Amino acid sequence: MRQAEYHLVRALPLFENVSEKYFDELMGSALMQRFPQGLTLIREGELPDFLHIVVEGSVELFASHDGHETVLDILEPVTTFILAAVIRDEVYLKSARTLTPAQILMIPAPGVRGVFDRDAAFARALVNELALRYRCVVRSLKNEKLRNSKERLANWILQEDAHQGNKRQITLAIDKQTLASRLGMAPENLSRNLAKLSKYGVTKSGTTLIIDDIAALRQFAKPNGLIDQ
Amino acid sequence: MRQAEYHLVRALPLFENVSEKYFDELMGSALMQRFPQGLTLIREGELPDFLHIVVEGSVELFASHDGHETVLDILEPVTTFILAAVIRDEVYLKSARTLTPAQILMIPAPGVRGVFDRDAAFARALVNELALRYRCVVRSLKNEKLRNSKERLANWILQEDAHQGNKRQITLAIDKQTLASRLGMAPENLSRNLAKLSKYGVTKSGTTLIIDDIAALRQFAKPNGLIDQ
DNA sequence: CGCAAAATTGAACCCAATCAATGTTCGTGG
DNA sequence: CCACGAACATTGATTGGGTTCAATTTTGCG
Repeated sequence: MRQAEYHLVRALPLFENVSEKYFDELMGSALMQRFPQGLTLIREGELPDFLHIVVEGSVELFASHDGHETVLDILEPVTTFILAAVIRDEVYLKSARTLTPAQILMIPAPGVRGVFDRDAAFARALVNELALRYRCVVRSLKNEKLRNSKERLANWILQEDAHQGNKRQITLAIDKQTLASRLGMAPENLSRNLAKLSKYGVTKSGTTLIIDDIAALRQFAKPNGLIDQ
Repeated sequence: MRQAEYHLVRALPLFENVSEKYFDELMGSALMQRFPQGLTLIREGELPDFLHIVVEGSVELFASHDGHETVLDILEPVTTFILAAVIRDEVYLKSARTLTPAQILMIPAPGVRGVFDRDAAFARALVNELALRYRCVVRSLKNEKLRNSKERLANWILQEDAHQGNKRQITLAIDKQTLASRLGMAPENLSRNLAKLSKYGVTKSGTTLIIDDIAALRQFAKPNGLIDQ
């Protein structure tokens, strides 16, 4: 692992207060790897070998059942995933694949459990991390169950605009298929919903979205601090 | 708190390895309280005062937005809830109300965070508990997104039968409205779905359900270890 | 027995998925 | 630089699952 990446990982809340000794123990057996887009990293039902951390790119968590597949979460750097499975040494409940070319740090699962047993600071950091991840799932569950697809899109636009600096002009970094799955709708529905949002001053020109009347959009979207973040 | 309850709580995985000193510190300021059915215990958006533990009865976690309400989870003894909010000292993302008369142990939140900071055994137990709760949410999210309401009912029947001792005869302990919300459907839909399941050998007589052809029901339900318990 | 609450049944409607067809964009090779 | 093809995006039509509203039936309890 290069110096820059080492410091990036060291600065994560998860490792911030871990002693040098244990951190080096974890990193000593860790692998930093690059993966191409669309590669399945883990499969539900398998036992965890590594704790994964998205360092670059984005990763999609999904699950399948009876011929159907659903996206459960999309992760951006820097985020751990399948932490719960690693801690409990139980099978993955979700699969993961790269949405873009990605760089992933992989820490062997037995090492994580070992340091967790010996280093109290790491145990505390894990609690915080798990609590955070838990709350993220709850938020997306609420988003999914309490809003229809048009509302989810409207709120995503508001959030993305804030994220891109309130320029009222959003550049779509990902293709629409991916955006559709992130928002929990079919690509066809994303098109339709975007068209419908023109009623609230959202226009599209190529790969950018323009918000003409943010007040109207807000009024329709009804953003909620207990769902969005 | 009575002796019996003290031992019940002491035996929880969450407290198993906590030192006597810290356990007594937690319990010293804890309250064991009985609540009537239908009482709202906590409201989303408020800051956590207590860590709650369902000791008896059942509790429903739900959330509201824009005039709509959705059930996110139903808890049976013995389960902690809103642990993540307590740990992070952030507002509740869910509300909770009793579904039956219930007995709840309430441990002041600052105490939980205090012992968490000082007792490594408690920190480790918290990690396990959070990981477990996290996995439960993931399971119910998958159940919700990958199955339709008829399939959810069929699987619930299978699980409930196993839970009641494979007698192929299920006694409905809760009223159908509550069951409907637990299964994520309107009461009307529960009726309709039950009627449709007669095709697979499920008949109802008053407050009990009879499974005539469990093979057929299983074939329809497609139980899945990565969704169901 | 009679009432109120719960459960069932029916009808209309809404949201979203699917299938199908058309239009657009973009990269490649001629 | 243009032409072509493939992937992506849009639009239309259809279907199905599920909610809602309304009416009726059943249940349970005083």
